[in-house]
Amino acid sequence: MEIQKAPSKMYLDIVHELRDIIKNEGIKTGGKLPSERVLAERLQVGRSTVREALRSLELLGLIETKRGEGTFLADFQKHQFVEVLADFIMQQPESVDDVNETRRIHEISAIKAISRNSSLRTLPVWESLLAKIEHNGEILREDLIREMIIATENRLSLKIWFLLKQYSMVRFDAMTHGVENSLVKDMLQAVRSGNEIAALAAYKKWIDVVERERREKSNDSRHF
Amino acid sequence: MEIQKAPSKMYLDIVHELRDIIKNEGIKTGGKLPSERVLAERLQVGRSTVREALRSLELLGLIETKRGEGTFLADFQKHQFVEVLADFIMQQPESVDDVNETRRIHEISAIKAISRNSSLRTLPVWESLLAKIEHNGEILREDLIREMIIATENRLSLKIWFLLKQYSMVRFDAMTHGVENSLVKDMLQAVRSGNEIAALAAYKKWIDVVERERREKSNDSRHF
DNA sequence: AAGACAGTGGTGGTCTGACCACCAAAAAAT
DNA sequence: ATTTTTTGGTGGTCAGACCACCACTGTCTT
Repeated sequence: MEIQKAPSKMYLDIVHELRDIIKNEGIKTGGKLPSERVLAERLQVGRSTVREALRSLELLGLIETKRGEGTFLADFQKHQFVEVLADFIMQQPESVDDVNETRRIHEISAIKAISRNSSLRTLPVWESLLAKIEHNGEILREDLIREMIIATENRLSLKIWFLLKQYSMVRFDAMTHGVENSLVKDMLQAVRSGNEIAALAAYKKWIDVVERERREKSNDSRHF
Repeated sequence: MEIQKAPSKMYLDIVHELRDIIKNEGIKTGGKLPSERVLAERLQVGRSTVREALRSLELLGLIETKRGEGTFLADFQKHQFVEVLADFIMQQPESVDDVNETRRIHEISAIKAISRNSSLRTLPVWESLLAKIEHNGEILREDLIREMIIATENRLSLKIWFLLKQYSMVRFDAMTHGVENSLVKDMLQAVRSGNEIAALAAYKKWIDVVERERREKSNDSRHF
């Protein structure tokens, strides 16, 4: 028997002990953690307590569990916690504008970063994107933006942007349409030549077009 | 009996259902959630499953539990997860740069938004901040930035920034120090007069100072 | 009547043991 | 050698029990 007392948040202690275990055993990213039953035995607590700690860490994106296999140290770059936060934060409908605005913050930042950095703006990916426009005639808005944020190599920013984008898509299923070639080309060219001002101007025009379309669409079929 | 199947991450579904409950019942900050046993009955799952979801949300700082009383919607302050994250991420130092970079994206965006908007840059709060600098002689970096992001009225950006800020604070406990008056004043004045370029320049100088201090600090006491 | 006290019901915290679904590797059958 | 079956281990879930704690209530003392 011997039910453990709970002076304060036992599962939090487990979290810390897990950190120590990971550290001492030298478990690397993708490595396997001891099983829940082993941990319970080793830390002298019930399996459910161990699980509460593990689930918390999983929601934070620090570990990954696979049924039938085990628990693994996750690639920290996943930042899964952002999703849950977003879920809770976005309960208020008035925050839709905030979502779009925040998404643009990240988009603009990427455009600026690339325009200013000569090694970024000469990346071959821009050439191939331009070529694709010439061939197919159109390109998806988010594909282009995504490539840009990827180029900045800020994976957290990319993650946040991706989530905000998804949320926008659910709210109003626009955004997946193609865009005017001229605007895209203007922007890409400006970015490539390091003309930050022109790139941002083209971006703003682009946004305006999207916004106008969205408004018209929501007028056509207003569900509210 | 009738043990539930687990197509995928049952406790994650609970997290979502909890969000709906909070939404539909109109539970406000500090409000009380249904008890674990009631939730289990209502959602037709075991109590332990409910608890796994609750513990996850607690680590994220979204709810607060008091033994003998109940579970409450937290007033977003605790955010215990930040320390846990920092603890774990020490081993993957490259993601720290992403966090700092992303935080700056939001800070710069706020500075620009305020500089460009005449009704924002003439807010009385800037006057009182300047006055406070004259009196006390110093001001906390994050207080100023926070006021700026608040002024933009983008609550999502504020939320994200707040989280990233805490994250940085745990990682290297600098950042809470006061800053040079001249730089702060330069920036505030530039913002007030709508001089975006100057404001950003002052901001950049500021960042450089902080960065240099941080580097020196980590050189003084290198634990590695 | 006012305050101190013990009881009571509800809540979170934990443990146990059981069963299910799943997976990978070993063992058996072909 | 290849395919199939078995088996052991793993996470996922459940039910019921007990503990520690807290707010409330009704009683008892003064």
